[in-house]
Amino acid sequence: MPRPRFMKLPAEKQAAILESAAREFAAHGFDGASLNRILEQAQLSKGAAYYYFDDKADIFATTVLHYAGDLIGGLAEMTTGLTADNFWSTFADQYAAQFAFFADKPWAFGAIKAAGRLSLRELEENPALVASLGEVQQGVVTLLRRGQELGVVRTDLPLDLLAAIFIAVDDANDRWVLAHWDALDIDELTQVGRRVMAGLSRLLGVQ
Amino acid sequence: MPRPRFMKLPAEKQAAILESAAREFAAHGFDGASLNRILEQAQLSKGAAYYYFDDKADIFATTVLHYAGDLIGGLAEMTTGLTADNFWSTFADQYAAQFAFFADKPWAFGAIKAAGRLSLRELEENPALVASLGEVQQGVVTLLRRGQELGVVRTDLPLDLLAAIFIAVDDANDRWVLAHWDALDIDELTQVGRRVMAGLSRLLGVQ
DNA sequence: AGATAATTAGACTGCATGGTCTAACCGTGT
DNA sequence: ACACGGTTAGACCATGCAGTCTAATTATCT
Repeated sequence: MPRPRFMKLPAEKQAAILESAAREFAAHGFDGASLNRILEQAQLSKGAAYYYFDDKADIFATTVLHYAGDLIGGLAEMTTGLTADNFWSTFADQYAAQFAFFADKPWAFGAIKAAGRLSLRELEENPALVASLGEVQQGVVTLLRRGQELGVVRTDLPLDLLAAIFIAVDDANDRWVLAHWDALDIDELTQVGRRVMAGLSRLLGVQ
Repeated sequence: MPRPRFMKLPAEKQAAILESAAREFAAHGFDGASLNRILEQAQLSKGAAYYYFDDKADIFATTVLHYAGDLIGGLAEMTTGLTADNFWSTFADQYAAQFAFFADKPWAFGAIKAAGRLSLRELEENPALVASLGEVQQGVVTLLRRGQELGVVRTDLPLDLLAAIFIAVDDANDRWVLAHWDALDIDELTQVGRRVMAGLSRLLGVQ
């Protein structure tokens, strides 16, 4: 959690800091990211940075939570209205909505992904990150369990394995999308995303 | 490529160096791996290390190629006898064989995976890695292309994305199986692996 | 205006990194 | 005995890192 002072900064200053941080974390992950590069890019002195944040992990958590806020809200809202009929299509819709939401700031997307890619060692060394970011992976498990209750997600494989596979495919797709972000337009990317989601439903679904 | 001198070292010394390197690269990736830790673990002085290798990238490439050797051989051999009928079943068989091969040295497996996880920036900064590790990353692609020629792999998604998805699911499954190695017997694990492979064929195969 | 608190800049610390370099070591051939 | 090439150890270098500290600056209040 950043110091309350940070929240009282002018909005554009906050945005500049968080954007610089997101770009750096998206490009290099948490460990590989350079605090100095972030500060240089944001035109923020080191003294000021440590006046607003506890440490590097605090900057990371603040950045990720800032951009992930709307995403998490969408997932929670989605879970309530699920039925056996609309389960996979709602899934695909939500996925497409993500693309649209992050179309103009892929680096924000990359920063969120960097949080999911944190190694166990990094999490152990920074318990604050667990507290702030730990909810994401649990969300997929509850979602798939709901699918099992509705009878549309297979039950002949362990739930945690299904979740791991889902996250892995999602991650692979996202990486591919980010790598081709500039070369393809949003419609093509959305279509690819829908096809992958449809394929994923054949892997994770019953029959 | 390591200096020819390295190949003339006693086999157990070579093995010690490569195992230390593989453990470090598996745990931290290429960028995050510490050369000093590898040398400490392998009881190798820095002078000796740079007498045998050009640089860190050389150690990495040598390590990965060493352990990937049999894997690549198996893949290449497998590709020749493929038909439309036996494509996916051969796949599942090969998977089981691979897993048995690496069951006792997961860190070797992790090192190979680290090569597949190299970022574009890392590859740009170390052209030697591209030359050395290209075939490792290309193996799955050629396999899937063969499947497309046989008409059993879908062609409505880009080949590199299909390869990325395959590797991701394979990776997730490997992690899960390794994590439950002690709790479950070999038959259950094999059955899980076959079910995942079957699901994967529904994702990657023509509908 | 003057005192006090909030804020900033950036030099500095301690440490780790990949890579270089030199001096010594050792086995072998003469 | 000596020299020479292959081999080794580890001190050393420049660089970058996260994080600390102090002195100066700016805003706020009386």
